[in-house]
Amino acid sequence: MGKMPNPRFLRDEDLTQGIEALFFGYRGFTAGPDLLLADRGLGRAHHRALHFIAREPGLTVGKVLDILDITKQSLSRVLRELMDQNLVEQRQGEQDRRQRHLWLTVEGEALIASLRMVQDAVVRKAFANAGAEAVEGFLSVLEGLMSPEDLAKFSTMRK
Amino acid sequence: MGKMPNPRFLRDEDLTQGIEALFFGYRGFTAGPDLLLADRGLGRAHHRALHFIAREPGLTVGKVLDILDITKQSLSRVLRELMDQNLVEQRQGEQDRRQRHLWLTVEGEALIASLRMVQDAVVRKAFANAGAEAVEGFLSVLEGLMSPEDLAKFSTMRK
DNA sequence: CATTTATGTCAACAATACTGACGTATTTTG
DNA sequence: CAAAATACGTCAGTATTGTTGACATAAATG
Repeated sequence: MGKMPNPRFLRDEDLTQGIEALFFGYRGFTAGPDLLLADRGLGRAHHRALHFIAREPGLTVGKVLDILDITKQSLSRVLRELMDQNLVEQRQGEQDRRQRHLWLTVEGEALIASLRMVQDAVVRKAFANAGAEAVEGFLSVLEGLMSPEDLAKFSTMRK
Repeated sequence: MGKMPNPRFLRDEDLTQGIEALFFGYRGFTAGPDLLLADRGLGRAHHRALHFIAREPGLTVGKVLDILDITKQSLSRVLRELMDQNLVEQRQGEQDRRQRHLWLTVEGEALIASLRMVQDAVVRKAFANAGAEAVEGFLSVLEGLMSPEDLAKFSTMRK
């Protein structure tokens, strides 16, 4: 606490360290869920779709496309596989019947819950060890890394 | 400065926020280099190999395999492409002549320099806006996310 | 001399993305 | 109301990055 300001900030080594920390850290962050998903023949793309549908049930296909920023052909495959496995279901929009709203099934809820359990354990441990103030720093640096579009998505998502 | 400790730390929303921050942040972190690499028909895998060879010239193939944690078949393809493009060269080990030591060519140095320029700009901006203390937090959370093996690699890399 | 180590390569396969083209239902607009 | 735009789906082809398994070679080691 009360650390002195770094006399030489933003040196090349600092940036290198940040770059490598992200590489190794991101790998640790995805390793657990990847194992669980592999059991069901699913991958990280399915995880991402499940995550955002779980987070905002009733999301339309178009909104998921906007968040994930992939092509509709890619998402289509992912959603079809999730629906084939009875993890996600579609409902036609009531106001706009062209839209497909996405919901998790009971099975889908169960899968995302177990994925969250694994991932949360890693994140919670990292957060707890680093402390609340470090977490603030972690978030503010990541926000600075985001594109303006993604920052807007990230921000509006937490209302 | 002097922020009060968060009254409710490690709530589900905090973890969700951390998970999404990593997703969007990592995307912003890789977007710039990806564009540059695509011009030469290269991808993120090539970037990672170039990065670690640049960082520790003369690295053996085995060490790169250990760092990247991919199969030798995957790395082999990546290295062959880098050598075909005259970005990397191999030299037989002097002590142990089975080993291949990897070095960047002048062209390879030039490419990694321009990749670094793009990526550093993003990271530097994020670091500068967030401040030195936030960067400390960022790093300590990421360290907590790493597997013990990766944390060891990360730590020994900065001597 | 037998074994292990460091590396390379061939072949087959899988996950995740891409582009381009086309089709359909529905809604909006001039 | 007819034309255009929107939301979504699908077919076909391709690229990147990873995987496993099998086999080969040269060099170091016990």
